[in-house]
Amino acid sequence: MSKKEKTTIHDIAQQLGITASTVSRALNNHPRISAKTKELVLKVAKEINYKPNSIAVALRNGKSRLIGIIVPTVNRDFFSSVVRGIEETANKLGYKVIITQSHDNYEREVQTIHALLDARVDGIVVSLGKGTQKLDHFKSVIQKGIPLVFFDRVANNIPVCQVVIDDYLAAYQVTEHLIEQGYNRIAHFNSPMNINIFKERFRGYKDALESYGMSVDPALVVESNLQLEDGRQSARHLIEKGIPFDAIFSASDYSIVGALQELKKHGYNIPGDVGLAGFGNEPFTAFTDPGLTTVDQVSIAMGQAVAKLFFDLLDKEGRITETQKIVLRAKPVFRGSSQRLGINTAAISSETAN
Amino acid sequence: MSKKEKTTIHDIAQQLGITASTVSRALNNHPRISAKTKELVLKVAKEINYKPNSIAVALRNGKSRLIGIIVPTVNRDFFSSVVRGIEETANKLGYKVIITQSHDNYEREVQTIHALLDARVDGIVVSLGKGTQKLDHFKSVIQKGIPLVFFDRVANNIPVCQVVIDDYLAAYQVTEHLIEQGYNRIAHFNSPMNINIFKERFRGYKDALESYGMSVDPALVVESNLQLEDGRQSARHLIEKGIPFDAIFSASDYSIVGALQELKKHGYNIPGDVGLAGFGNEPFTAFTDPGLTTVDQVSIAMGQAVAKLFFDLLDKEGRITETQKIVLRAKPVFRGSSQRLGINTAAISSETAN
DNA sequence: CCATAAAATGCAATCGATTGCGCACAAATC
DNA sequence: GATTTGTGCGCAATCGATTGCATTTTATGG
Repeated sequence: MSKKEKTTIHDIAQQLGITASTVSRALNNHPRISAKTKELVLKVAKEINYKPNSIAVALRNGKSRLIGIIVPTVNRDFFSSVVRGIEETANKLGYKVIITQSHDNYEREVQTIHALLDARVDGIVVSLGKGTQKLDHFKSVIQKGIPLVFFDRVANNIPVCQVVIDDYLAAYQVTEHLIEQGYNRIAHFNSPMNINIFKERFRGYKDALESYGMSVDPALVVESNLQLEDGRQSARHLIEKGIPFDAIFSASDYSIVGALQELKKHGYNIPGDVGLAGFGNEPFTAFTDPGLTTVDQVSIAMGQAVAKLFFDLLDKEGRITETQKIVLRAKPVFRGSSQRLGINTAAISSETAN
Repeated sequence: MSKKEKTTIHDIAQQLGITASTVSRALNNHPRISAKTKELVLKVAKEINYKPNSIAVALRNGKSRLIGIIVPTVNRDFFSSVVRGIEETANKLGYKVIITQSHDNYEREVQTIHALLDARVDGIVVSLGKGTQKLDHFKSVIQKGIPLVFFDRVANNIPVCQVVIDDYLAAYQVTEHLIEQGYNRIAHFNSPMNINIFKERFRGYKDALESYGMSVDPALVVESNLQLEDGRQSARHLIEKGIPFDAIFSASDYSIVGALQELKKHGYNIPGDVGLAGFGNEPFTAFTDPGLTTVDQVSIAMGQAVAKLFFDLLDKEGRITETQKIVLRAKPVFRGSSQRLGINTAAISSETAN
């Protein structure tokens, strides 16, 4: 089968008895082509269903209109939502989005960068893998003058544009909210990873406490990988060690839901005995009982911001002299797990269905 | 700066005083090139950090090593998981994955198909949008001999390879499970949409009932768009109309969680008074209270199956004479919402964290 | 009616890699 | 020593579109 009915500008040219050059110019609305010819070309093009070969255009122009995205994994609500935002914007501008996953693996991240470079993408958008310390692979991207944007998990020791949320502020607000609800032994679940977002969330927690005359009790700061099971364990740890606490602010929704399960199992009343707050506004946080207070990372807006910043860079064609940093305001979402006073009622629901 | 340090085979050729043809052949391990020359070429290639320009290769060979995916939306766990599976397999084989979203919009789906065709992808993977009835846009893909694979939301009136789960069997099993738990007024939430998956799920429900000597009571079949709010409304509908029911099997997790919330609000005991089961194994179903019985759509396996099938097709180079249909076994996940007898304990937990 | 500017189009190179064909030289065969 | 077979590599076309630089055609003016 496969009727190679590839129609090219030469087909159009032949049918009109003109040259491919003229056809090309006509299609690109070149001023030096007569209106009559343009009309004819357009007409024939439509007739034979001509579609420009983007590969040929890419080769000739040195621009593929492809943009590469690297995320740790695509099947995580936050990342896929950002990807969604980027894709929608890119799509409008005639760009295609190639997605790849690093799986939080440094080697794979490096490989992927090169694979994208080989594919001649016009630019790259990245959220760093957890294991990434060295950044040489990005330096080579920058040297080549290829637009590069980091989001969420970024590195600061490299001059690159980035989009993040205000993790500090959000953490501060949530902690403050817990304090206002009368909790005063607020534990914090965090990651030992040397990643900006976790450091900022801790800082927000710390500053909020101090603003209210409290201070961080090291015994209340529990480090783990912040997965679901880690949350269970961390909660158990606090209980078993007999460390008094009446609230937990976790840097991740996964570990806070683990804690919720564990605490309920031990007969704690949420939010009566213990208030809980997570981070991320993962869809499931709306459906636990009680609903989990958390922070919405405005993922789709982030995707749009990333795309906007990215295309701004693209316009500058490598003449990048400054590195922009866009900080989006994250939205605290207060749900039942932290509200024992009945104040501050705000609701956010998540949708979409099968 | 953008130092146009594009190294090409010509650079290698020049440095060795040979031709680009020879370099090309050497790099491709052509038998007619001497071992010595190959060595030299490889050496110089490494030295000047030569990377083949995949755009040029694509133009010359007529193969882009790009594969296009169209899903309704990428930020849905099921779809992003399938994408994940596809990307991983594609990546191993040196293919890149372009993702696009139809947003369940027919026009957009058509546009996207053309956009992908314009981008010269080597093949396309699709899960149909809800609004799609006409399939002409796919026929043109098939005519061009471009590999096409449908997954999950498929159409049967077109000869195309597809990967689906056994919706019928899974629905049958879940319904049977509810019956075994002693429920005998089992409602069904479904979609009026003319989509294969919903028809199959209904059929499984119906046949299970009949196998146990019951029959479908039209009053218990509630149609809606199956979103969260629809689930609430449907539950309210049953309650307010005074239609007796003691279980609900929903074709979507979103509407069953809505029903769960509504029922709890009305004081029903789950699973004591009413048993609940959904479909999809969305991450949140593990975290509701009680956990929701549902069906795991084995999304990552589906992605891998899609990729495998896809690359099989690719090998056949358009000489596609048969259309394969791969049916994966979905996995019922029995959780608290449907287990009042304490039997049949199976657990599945979901992971990943920020 | 011719010169000349202006408008419209053609020629040919280019982007980077691949490949059929052919040429030169070496080894093998008779 | 002449012919055949083979080896190693170069030439040039090709993929499809773009573009600087002619060249042709048309319009304008004298």
